[in-house]
Amino acid sequence: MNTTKRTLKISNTLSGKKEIFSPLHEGFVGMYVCGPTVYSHVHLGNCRTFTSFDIIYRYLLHLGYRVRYVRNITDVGHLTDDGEDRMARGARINQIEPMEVAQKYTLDFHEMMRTLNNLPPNIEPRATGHILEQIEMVQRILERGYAYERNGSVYFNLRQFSRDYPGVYGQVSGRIMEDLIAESRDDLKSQDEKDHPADFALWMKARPGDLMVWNSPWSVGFPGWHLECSAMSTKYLGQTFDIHGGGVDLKFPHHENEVAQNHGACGCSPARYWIHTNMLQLNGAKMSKSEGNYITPEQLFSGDSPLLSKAYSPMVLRYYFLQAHYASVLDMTDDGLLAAEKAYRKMMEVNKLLQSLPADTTVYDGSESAHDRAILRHIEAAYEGMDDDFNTAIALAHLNELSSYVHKIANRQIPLNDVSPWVIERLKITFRTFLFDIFGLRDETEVAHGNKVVEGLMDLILEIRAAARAQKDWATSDKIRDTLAALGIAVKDSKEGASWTWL
RNA sequence: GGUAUCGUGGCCGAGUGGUUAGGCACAGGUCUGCAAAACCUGCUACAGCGGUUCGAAUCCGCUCGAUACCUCCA
Repeated sequence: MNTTKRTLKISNTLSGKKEIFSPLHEGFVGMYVCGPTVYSHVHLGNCRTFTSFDIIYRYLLHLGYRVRYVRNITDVGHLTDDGEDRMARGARINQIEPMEVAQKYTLDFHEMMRTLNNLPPNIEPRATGHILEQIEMVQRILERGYAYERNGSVYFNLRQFSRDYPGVYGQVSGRIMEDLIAESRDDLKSQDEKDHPADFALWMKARPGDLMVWNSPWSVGFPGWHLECSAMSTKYLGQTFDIHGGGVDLKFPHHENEVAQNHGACGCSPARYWIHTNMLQLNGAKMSKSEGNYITPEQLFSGDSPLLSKAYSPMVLRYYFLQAHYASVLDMTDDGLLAAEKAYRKMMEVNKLLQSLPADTTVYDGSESAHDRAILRHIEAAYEGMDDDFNTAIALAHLNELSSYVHKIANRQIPLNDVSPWVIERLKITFRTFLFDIFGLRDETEVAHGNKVVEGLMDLILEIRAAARAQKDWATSDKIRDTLAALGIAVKDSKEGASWTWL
């Protein structure tokens, strides 16, 4: 379905306003999202960020745009508070090569993205694979006079840049340049080399013992963290492209510095729309390993945590994310997950019910009914929700409203001839499109069965139970039900017979 | 300490100058041998204190609280 006629609005961090989205080239979108630093297992917060951008990517695709989605892998240059490279630190602790660390956690990250049903980006460049591009960018920034060399390291000259491009530095994070200049911390690293504390490293000279080093015109060393995104976005999307995304915590200094580097190198702004996703909290507070307020995605999926009453599936997590707007802080609680699980399962069930409705009917009398109009209004409202800065919460609310119609049609509370066949068809397409294409959900209620032997046994058991019930042998019937419940299987009785699900 | 964002019913969360968000929970009902499930109906909030306005939960101010950032955590 091509619906590029729709008007999409995006909250642009650059302007602080919601703007009508208009791509640089009609029909095409270039989108860059800051990817993970692959030095440890994926954090639940990362899961939210990349799922948010996955939904943005999916909706752009749905609108008919040809999207080039670039998401990098940071495998060098991202230092810890102690100034050690994160890869090198992992390598030292585990006594392996830094690139083994990067490989291990890149695979781990990809696995998690698949688990969450996030589509892969079109290009996934690595920082270590683009050292040449980064060196060239440093050279361009030097040539244009916005960087200086000190003892083999190269630093960005913020004051010079701010004089030539007033108002650029600070636009993403909403910071005032004067404040930044005035701000100074006494525990800054290697600031003695820098002309000004706010200047940041483009290239860092290696110290003895550094493992990840490359040759450069200035020294044997490694690129600064911010540089990779500037170099790779330029390489794959051009000097100016449409959308740049990342978590809000990256606004400063990472994104701010990125903009400065691009400006410094080419004199132009890199992205036209900046999208920032918000944080995920746990029980009302920041997730913190040291405070014990922390769960990993694996713990969430296994239920192995004192903070959880049970295991939650990846799609329940995804549904949980969908219930909130990407730019809001989202609080995760066990009660909330429980609610999301029930809501998700009902949504999948109602979709199955909807898809099984008769495709056509001859009793339709040809007019547009009040029900038709109500249904169409909710469908349109769901789209309007997505058009309004990818508001999945709104879209979901209208799908829930539509669920009620599906049930009423299915149980004949609304006569079938009160709803036009084409409206039913439209409803079916809307559910499939939203749930699976746009929201990127998978129907886990199906694959929950899976095992053929278990399915065969269950069919047999339910058959025996049905026979007992036919003879009003409630003792046998209840014994089967209770025993299965103890084994984690719920039996559901309905007019059509009994069915079962894992608890 | 500085800067920014936010504070919505039992819980999670949209939204916003005047009109039902939605989900979960809860209550009642239908169904059922009982129960569960499913469905139907109900439930009406916007941190506190001032101010602007015909009208504010929505705008402004203050207070309290939360979160993020402040040289490299999505």
